[in-house]
Amino acid sequence: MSNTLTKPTPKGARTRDRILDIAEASVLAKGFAATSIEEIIAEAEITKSGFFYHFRDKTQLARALLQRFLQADDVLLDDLFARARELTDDPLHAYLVGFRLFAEAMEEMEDVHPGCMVAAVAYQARQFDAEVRTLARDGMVNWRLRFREMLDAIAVKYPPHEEIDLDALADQASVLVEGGIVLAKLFEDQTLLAGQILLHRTFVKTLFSPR
Amino acid sequence: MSNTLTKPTPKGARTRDRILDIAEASVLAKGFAATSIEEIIAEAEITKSGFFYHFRDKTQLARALLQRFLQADDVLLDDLFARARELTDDPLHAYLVGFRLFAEAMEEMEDVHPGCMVAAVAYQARQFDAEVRTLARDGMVNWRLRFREMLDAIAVKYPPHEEIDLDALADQASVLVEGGIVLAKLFEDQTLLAGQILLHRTFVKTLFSPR
DNA sequence: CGGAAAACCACACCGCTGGTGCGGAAACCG
DNA sequence: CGGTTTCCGCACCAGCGGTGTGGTTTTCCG
Repeated sequence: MSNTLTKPTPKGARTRDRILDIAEASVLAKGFAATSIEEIIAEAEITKSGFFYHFRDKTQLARALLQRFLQADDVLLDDLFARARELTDDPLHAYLVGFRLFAEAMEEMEDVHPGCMVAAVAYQARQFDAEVRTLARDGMVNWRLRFREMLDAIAVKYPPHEEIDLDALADQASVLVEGGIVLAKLFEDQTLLAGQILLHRTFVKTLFSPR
Repeated sequence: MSNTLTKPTPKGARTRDRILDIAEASVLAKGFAATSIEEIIAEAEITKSGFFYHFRDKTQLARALLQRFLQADDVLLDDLFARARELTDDPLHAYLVGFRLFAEAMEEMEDVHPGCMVAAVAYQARQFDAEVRTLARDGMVNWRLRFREMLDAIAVKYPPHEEIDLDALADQASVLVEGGIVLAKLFEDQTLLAGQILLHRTFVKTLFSPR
């Protein structure tokens, strides 16, 4: 993952990323408060002053962590569903393909999913300021809108067999991911998250697919 | 909630419960590490010595918190599904009624759901010892078994219309609750969790209900 | 190549927190 | 009434998170 040969990134950004990598892993494993700066700088092999050069205080670290996480997730989903739409023009089919790709991506991760930063914020909300909490909320709103748009397009073409709240259904995707990660972490089960995603896929399929 | 008139419980157990109440709320809002003993005793209006009389150290507090939480959840679910089974002998119908009761119970909570202790452990796992982590895992295993048994009984009577992994479907209940709580906390939306539970209910209904 | 800016180090400092220890003193209960 | 339970008061400590100041090296760019 590290670019040892090519180094187009300025040096500062690289150590900054290293700090964020280490901090992210620690926050998702122990929580934000238990993530000590002392520990981060030890692992990153820098000094405390070096850390505070990149982040004014721990609050700024949290903000950067969340922003980076949200952006990476957006890129991932954009990519997956763009690939799905290349394969088909049908909204339902694209949705199903997209979630299959999503499940595969989750299953092919090297380790069990380390966790979602947004959930970490949700469960330690009072440790963060309003801006971080807003960022987390907006991130989830984006997910809802993303899936809601797809479902709207589907519902127009294929009327659902059951009366259904499309907002709730759109949220189900987020919910499954968040909850799936929780259980995957508890069980240390790599495949659980993918299974849950495929279950949502099956649900949408049976709901909209003509009989 | 407090029993001011009737006090069948010995005094010690009452303050112990008060400590646990305060600690639980704090852990679910700020995380375990950020929950300081100093803060707990201030809110409980006791001294540090009083706290350490009830709990040898912070680890024991975590253990007690989790045990109490798991037990309360078990009692709740036992009650809901016992009531459901009183109403009908049909396994599918009982399942659907049980989840409707569950959704109603979640919607009728005074505040938005404060959070699940198990998820808090999952997202701060490295802060806890092996015993606490095992407790959390076993709690989720119980949920899986509980729902799996019901689904088995349903599948025998009503063959599902789609090929489905019953373990994954059983886990979907836990996943929806955990993920639903995360989103409910983020959105401060009281109804979201109930909506997700009803969605699972609809899914099971369409899967098994004869056409 | 030179100088400015970026990136980082050394060190000193403070307050808070988890935790220990001991000597009590109420409150409860048989 | 006497013993147990349930706390309080207080003193103390080691460790860590977090901040600030000032200096040094490294990198970058014209």
